[in-house]
Amino acid sequence: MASPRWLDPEEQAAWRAYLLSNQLLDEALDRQLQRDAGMPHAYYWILVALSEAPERTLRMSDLARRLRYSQSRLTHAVTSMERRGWVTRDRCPSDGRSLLASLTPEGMEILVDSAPGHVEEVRSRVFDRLTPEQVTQLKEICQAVLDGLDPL
Amino acid sequence: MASPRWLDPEEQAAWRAYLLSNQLLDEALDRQLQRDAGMPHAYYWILVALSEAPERTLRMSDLARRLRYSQSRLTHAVTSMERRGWVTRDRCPSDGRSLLASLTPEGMEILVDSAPGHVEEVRSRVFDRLTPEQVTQLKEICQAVLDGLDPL
DNA sequence: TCAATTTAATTGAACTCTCAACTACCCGTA
DNA sequence: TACGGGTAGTTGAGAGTTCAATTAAATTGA
Repeated sequence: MASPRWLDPEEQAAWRAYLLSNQLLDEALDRQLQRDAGMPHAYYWILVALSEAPERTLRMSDLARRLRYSQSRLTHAVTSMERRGWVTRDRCPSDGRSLLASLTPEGMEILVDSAPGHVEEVRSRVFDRLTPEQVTQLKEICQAVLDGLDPL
Repeated sequence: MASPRWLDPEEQAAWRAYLLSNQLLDEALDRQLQRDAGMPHAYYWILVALSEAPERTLRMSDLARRLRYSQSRLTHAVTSMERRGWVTRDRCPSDGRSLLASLTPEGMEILVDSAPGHVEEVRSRVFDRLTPEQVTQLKEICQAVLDGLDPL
């Protein structure tokens, strides 16, 4: 077994800063959404994805693919969102295996109501603290990581 | 209520790339550690923090502060790690409220065994895909975010 | 045609984390 | 001494996620 390629000091510093800022940022975002809209961050993006789809409707598996959520995770989440009246699930006419998840007016309303506060949180926590150059750098860094991580 | 300061297209792109790369990266790291060492990512950092402390021992509350974990989260995690024999908890002689968490030889061994594989995962997923300039940019971006997020 | 495979989705158990409630101990002060 | 406030830590319930197993429908190919 080859000797491990340890991180050099600069990489260490970057990695620890990354892990810590992520942890705190995720917690902050989750807390804000939980407090103001009673939902976890993952549900917010399900609402966003459905709101952007034609007819505000997507097959469960397409929704899972877009958000890169496991089917199981999505099923559990949508089950909970359906109980709240934000989403409905109906059999797909053209494929008996599929279910079509649709955003209800109530779900759309929740999204419209919560989006401004959530965006403000993201802005104040992240983008207000970065220069335009840093925003572009961040995008490029994340895309570079994604290239090795996201097989479509 | 003022009109929301929405994200511009470049910020949107950066934000979606960030969220996606994070999600996939976290999942990849958790899966790797779960598969190879049977522990979640959070436990790995508890082992690291203890291994770096004098006597490989820290008060629970100091450990929580360092890792920025809630006390409850830490208690639950350490309870599980204690059951596995990786950590012990003993009353602090100088303060009857405190508990001292110590890394056992078994815990140290798990860390030593799992670190190379984990670092290799981090390297291949992240640092192998970034230029040295990007590593520095990432560090600075995360520190800027941390400045607004991390009291202390 | 029909068995085998693949795809869509759900289910339930196990696990981690959050949040609120609680116990226990320390310390300052009257 | 004893009260009160603050600190350290645990507990248990509830919620979300993962993983493996399961059901059901579509597709493939001999």
